[in-house]
Amino acid sequence: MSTSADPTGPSRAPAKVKAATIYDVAQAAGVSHQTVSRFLTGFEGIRPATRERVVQALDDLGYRPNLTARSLKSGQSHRIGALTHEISQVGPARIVEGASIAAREAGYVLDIVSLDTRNPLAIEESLALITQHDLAGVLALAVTDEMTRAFEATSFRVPAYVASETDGAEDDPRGMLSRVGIPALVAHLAGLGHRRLVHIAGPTIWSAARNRIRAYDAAIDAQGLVSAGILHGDWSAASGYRAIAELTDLPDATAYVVANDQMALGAMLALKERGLRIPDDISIVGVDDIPEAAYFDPPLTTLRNDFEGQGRAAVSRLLARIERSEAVPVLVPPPLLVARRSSGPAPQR
Amino acid sequence: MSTSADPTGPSRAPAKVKAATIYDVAQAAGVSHQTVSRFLTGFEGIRPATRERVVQALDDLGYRPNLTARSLKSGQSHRIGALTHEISQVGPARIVEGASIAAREAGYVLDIVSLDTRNPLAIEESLALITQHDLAGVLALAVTDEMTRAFEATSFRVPAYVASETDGAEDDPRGMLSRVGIPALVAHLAGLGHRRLVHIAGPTIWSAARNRIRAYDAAIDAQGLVSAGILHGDWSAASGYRAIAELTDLPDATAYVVANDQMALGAMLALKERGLRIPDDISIVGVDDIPEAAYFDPPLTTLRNDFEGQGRAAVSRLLARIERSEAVPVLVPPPLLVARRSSGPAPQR
DNA sequence: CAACTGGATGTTATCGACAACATCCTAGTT
DNA sequence: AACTAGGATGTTGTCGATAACATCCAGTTG
Repeated sequence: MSTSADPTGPSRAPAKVKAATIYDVAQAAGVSHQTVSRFLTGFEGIRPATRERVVQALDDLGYRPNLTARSLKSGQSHRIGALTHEISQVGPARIVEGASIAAREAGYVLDIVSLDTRNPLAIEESLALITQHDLAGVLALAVTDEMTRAFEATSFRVPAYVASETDGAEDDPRGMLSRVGIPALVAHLAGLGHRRLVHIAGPTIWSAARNRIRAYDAAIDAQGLVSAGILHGDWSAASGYRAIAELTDLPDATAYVVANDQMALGAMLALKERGLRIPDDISIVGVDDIPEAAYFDPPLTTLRNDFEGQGRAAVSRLLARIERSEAVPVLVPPPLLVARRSSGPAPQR
Repeated sequence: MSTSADPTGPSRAPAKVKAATIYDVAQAAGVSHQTVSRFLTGFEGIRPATRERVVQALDDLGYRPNLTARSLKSGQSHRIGALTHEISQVGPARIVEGASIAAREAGYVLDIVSLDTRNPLAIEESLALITQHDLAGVLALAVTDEMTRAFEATSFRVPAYVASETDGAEDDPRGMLSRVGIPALVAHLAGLGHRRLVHIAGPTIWSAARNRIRAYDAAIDAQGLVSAGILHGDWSAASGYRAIAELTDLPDATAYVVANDQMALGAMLALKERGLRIPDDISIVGVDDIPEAAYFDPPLTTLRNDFEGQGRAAVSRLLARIERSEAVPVLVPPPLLVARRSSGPAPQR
């Protein structure tokens, strides 16, 4: 879908009435502003009669607290800075969406800054901008080397949290890789009789891409298979297409493990254009299970990643730090293998 | 790509040093805080010697203005609230990205709130949350009926701007429809000899979907063609698939005009599963030109929408209102027809 | 040389909320 | 009836910045 800006469209002139403050409310209720403030902060010891008048005045004036003033005094804004790359990609976008919803549920608003990977200068500027908005915390949602570097170079005076795919790495190295989910894909292919695989990886400045490469290598070893090589793309369908189309000879392999669904789509088209049938001649599997993957031709075997859950989890962990609560961290379910028609038994030679 | 939250990953403990204020700077420079403030706001009449000391102190202390305090006093935050739906969809996501970049270039930050279409209550809550953050302005980036209603029911005390696809509607009804771009698609199909078309529409609570339906109808009339019906989807590939798969008999048409690329993907799979060849037996065209569309099988003929440009345009218009500048509004180029292999000559009967 | 002018700088008030402290009132005690 | 404890409420200060007003001083003028 799309929408475009409407030059003459509906809009609202800024109403000149300025918002009611606690002083206005206090005057209307015939009490001091502090009584109003007390009511708002949930103080118990207010006489019912007084309380009633305050409630009434609050309602009459349509009072809305001014969060700017509140955060100036209390030093805590209810805003979280979220840094991400390429929000137009499905993965990051859905992580952001999950984070946004989780933040809102907790009474926070997300300041989203989508950084351009190709423009390191913009990253610096954005961080400078963000550090001024005294935020409650900062979240890095899509992790590239640039992002990591920028994060390390910046001194946030607030809790910062980097959401990365190296889930559980510190606790258990095996845990980390298994969480990436690639092993399940490799095992699936091994079960179908495939012995020689190829990996099409994402750009290695992304930690997610590096993790997937490591997971692929480890899974190949674990299953006693052979890797016929690693090709490189940039997450886009175009790069997946090129990775295959530009090869003079296809690698000697019967299955492709592609680091995301978009590249898998491009790779499938290139393979089909070379006259190969999927999955009869060659199997291909992706990662992410974007909503379109089930409607590729053939429908793509892939890993379902719970992006919204990842976003929620990142926020919940940041909030735990901000509010120093000991809340049980939200868990992200491990990726789920979704077998579709793009993977089939290895061809008999 | 994807990333997931890292429970033990890199993070930064909040440094306990609190930020330097203009008072700290003033003391360090041996001047009054007001002199510092004057320097910061670009006041000319400061003696070079004094200025030098201020600059030095500013630098030594690593001063960063506290925007919360600034906006409390000045009443103008540099934040813009952006309301959107389904940011995980490519269109909205890229509009948001464009808006976000444009906002940042102007020194603003976007507070993005992604509303759930299915939960009107959440819309109210989000608007309440947003109205408290005294924003410089509010932007509605994806327009559904719920959004419009909520906007009308809420009293923003700031400029609000609704970005919609009814581009130029008020100026020129023909302009509005042509901007939607559908006429170019219909003309393209007519040029290939198609006479009977079907439209697969998006959910009619979206103004974009309604506009596209109207544009389709108008274009059919203008070209003297016949519409064999309008099917309905929800923008997803799954709904495009179902729209075709659930029909007992296909409509008597040689071409499908689908309101977005994702539904077109699903529809193509369903058509192929019915044994139809694209484009030999049936032509299909989409809208949006998502990056994957060129790698569908066959590659999809579609309309290229400049989403980032739309986002930028929306921000620039809102900023013009906020700052009451007479800046020339950014123009969004009209959608461009991208002909690929999914559309071909109408079959001879 | 005193009065004046205007540029440079300092002092105080303000935004809206919350917090600390001060004060008032009521009910219970002797 | 005077006294007190403690709950209810009011007053003042604070957060960091900007605005309005006040003051200081050097150089000009008559």
